[in-house]
Amino acid sequence: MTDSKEPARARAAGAKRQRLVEAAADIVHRQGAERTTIADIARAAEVPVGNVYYYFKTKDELVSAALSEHERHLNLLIGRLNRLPDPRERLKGLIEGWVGQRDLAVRYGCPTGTLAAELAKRDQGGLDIEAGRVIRLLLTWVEEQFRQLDQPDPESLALTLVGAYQGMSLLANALRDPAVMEREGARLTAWIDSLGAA
Amino acid sequence: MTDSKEPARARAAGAKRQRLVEAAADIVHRQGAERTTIADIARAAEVPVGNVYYYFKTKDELVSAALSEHERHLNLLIGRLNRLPDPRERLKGLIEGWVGQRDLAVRYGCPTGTLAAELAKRDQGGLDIEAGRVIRLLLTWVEEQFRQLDQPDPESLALTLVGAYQGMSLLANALRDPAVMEREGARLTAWIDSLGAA
Amino acid sequence: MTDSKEPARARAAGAKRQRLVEAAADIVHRQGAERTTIADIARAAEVPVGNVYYYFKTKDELVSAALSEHERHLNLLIGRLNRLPDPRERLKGLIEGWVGQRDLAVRYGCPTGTLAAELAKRDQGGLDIEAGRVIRLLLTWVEEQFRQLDQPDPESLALTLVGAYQGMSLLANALRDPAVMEREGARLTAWIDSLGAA
Amino acid sequence: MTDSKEPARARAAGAKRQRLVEAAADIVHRQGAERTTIADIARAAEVPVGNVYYYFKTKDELVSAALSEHERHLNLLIGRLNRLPDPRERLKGLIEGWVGQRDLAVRYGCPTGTLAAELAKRDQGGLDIEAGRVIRLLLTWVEEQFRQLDQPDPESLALTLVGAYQGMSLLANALRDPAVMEREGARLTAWIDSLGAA
DNA sequence: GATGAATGAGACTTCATTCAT
DNA sequence: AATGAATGAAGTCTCATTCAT
Repeated sequence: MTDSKEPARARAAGAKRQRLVEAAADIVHRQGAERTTIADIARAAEVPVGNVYYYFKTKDELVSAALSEHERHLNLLIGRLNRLPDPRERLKGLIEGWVGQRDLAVRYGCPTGTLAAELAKRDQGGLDIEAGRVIRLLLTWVEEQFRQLDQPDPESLALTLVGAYQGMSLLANALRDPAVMEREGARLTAWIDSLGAA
Repeated sequence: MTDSKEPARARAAGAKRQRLVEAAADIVHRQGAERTTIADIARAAEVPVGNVYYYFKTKDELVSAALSEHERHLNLLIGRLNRLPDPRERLKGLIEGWVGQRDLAVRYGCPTGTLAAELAKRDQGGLDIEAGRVIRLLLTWVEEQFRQLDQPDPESLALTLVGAYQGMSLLANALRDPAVMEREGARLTAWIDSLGAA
Repeated sequence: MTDSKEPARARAAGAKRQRLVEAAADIVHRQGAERTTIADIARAAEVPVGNVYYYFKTKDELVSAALSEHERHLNLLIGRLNRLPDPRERLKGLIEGWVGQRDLAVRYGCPTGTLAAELAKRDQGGLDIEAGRVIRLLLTWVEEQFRQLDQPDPESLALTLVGAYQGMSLLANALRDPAVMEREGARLTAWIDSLGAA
Repeated sequence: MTDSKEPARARAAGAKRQRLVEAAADIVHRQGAERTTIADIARAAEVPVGNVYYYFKTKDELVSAALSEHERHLNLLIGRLNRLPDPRERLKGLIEGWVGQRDLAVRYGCPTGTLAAELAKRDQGGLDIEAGRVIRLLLTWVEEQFRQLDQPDPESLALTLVGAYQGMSLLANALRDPAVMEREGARLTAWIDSLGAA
């Protein structure tokens, strides 16, 4: 909903910036940061190339913004899951979400995971650390759910669950096979269900 | 061991080619395919840039050769593991090998996994399929071990084990934390040990 | 002192214009005209970039204004020196001023001289001629002092004195050595003192 | 003279590099380093733009090479002057050379002096220091001549002579007047002649 | 076969200037 | 008058690939 109090310009500007961020998040996911050119992103956002630099001083800043966009999505997802009353349901909801995105994973892998892997191969810039931070955000939330389920060593369990997600995304992507997501998703769901049964 | 029957020329040429392949495998692992230049590889292999094209018509062919080099390493590893008499020991040896490489994983991730993820973001060239093939090779071997252990659904178990490896490598890499490899490695070993106990 | 008769708008506008001119003179001296961007000047003057063009149609006009600002400073200096009763003292005061500015000269050279040298390398625009005019202003005044000292060929003497100033500024700047200014300044002072001894 | 023992390629390559250096020295003198583009130099040297980077990794390296080219010219000049038997004649020969170049000075100033002034306005890169070194080379040689003339404080005299040259070049350039070079040149020659007459 | 050099397309980035409000 | 945003032409630099010897 556009607030008519702010000038049309500011609205357009904010919208344009957001368009750029969304285009960056999407295209970087699909092509990788290295293969993505500023022109690719500008074209998708329908912004003249030169104008991109009004919003982002360097390509790396755009990649960083794309990362933040993924972080924002993750926070939205966590927010939705937090409305579920039971931590077990929350974890199962998370897994369900992963499986629901299987077609995207098959084609391009996990947005954050593949970007983290790509950025880790750089020596400079610190973008790799930003990527690590986003992944840690997920780990921390998952750990908290295991803790609420009174599980021992919730940190390790979080590592296992998130690791399984990254692994299944990578395999589904490498093998071009959505069934990987379904089978592993089902296994993880059953695992969560089995917890604390003893 | 050099076979004195082939002319010195060919021997030297073969050695040069092999140097290039090894350099490519190593540098592509560390920098990613996109960030690696032909000049990087040529320099590391101590081969003049122009000469690279005598052995590889395109950069993609070099990347493909790097992938084959990883495949060769994998086959060597499998060959060593196959000497172990027990499939359970073979799987545990595989996991042990993963954990033993944790420092490399922390810095650059799994050579094949990260390369597969990078190549999957391309539309053309078919290199992504080659990467999938290498990963499938590992999956197939692991599956065979589970089958020899009389486990039900060995294919899914292979997916779980290899997926866990890819996931823990990615997390260790993204978090820059070798402990991830150790904890997950220990868990996987315990899991393998627990199999068939019933 | 602000004249309350002109509307606040105009006063503010005039102040803004003056801020721009001063910032331009300063930054162009320190960075050179070519390396100085409109944004640099706008930022230093605390004026929005877009607004600069309300006062100056082109960047060259701003450079021209910077040149005029140096001319204004020169005229102020000449005005102060003219209050001295003796032409010999006036010339010595001029030299003293040069030496007093030695730290600035060491870092950035003579504001007018370096700008003249930079502008002379352009083919179009005529800014080089404006720079020549400012330098000629100084030459003319110095010539007049020599004339009042009854020196033969005052024009040549002016050339020698001002040339010595430009030369010592350039050398001090290139060698990053303020002592150059001191030694040459002392020599020039002694020279002026020696004049007309005959 | 081309040595037929080196391969034609190497000869051509060396020649091309030298063409680039000469073009850079010339164009940078005429346009200034900032206004000179790699394309300008490439065009003048008849070299494709991309190829320039085979010889010089950055534009700054080309500017540095231009500076070295001026240094080489200076060394050649010094070499010629050193064949003169008398230090007084050597200094007068130097001045004569300056005046002989007056048309170039009028249009573009002293190659080394204007470049030094331009480079001193940078904060990074160290090119300013290289420029200072070239100027110091001249100063040192001039100082040595004064020393051989048994003059007191030869260092200051060198500063005075070289400073006068830089000053007269700048004024001739700014005023677009070759007469400046002639008059100051004549004065300096007379000064050298008068030395030690006492 | 071998190799230093050449080529050209294209990437990122800067910036004077203009525009819309 | 004022101003954040827009524009597009350049400029520097990289690099896969090809060429000439």
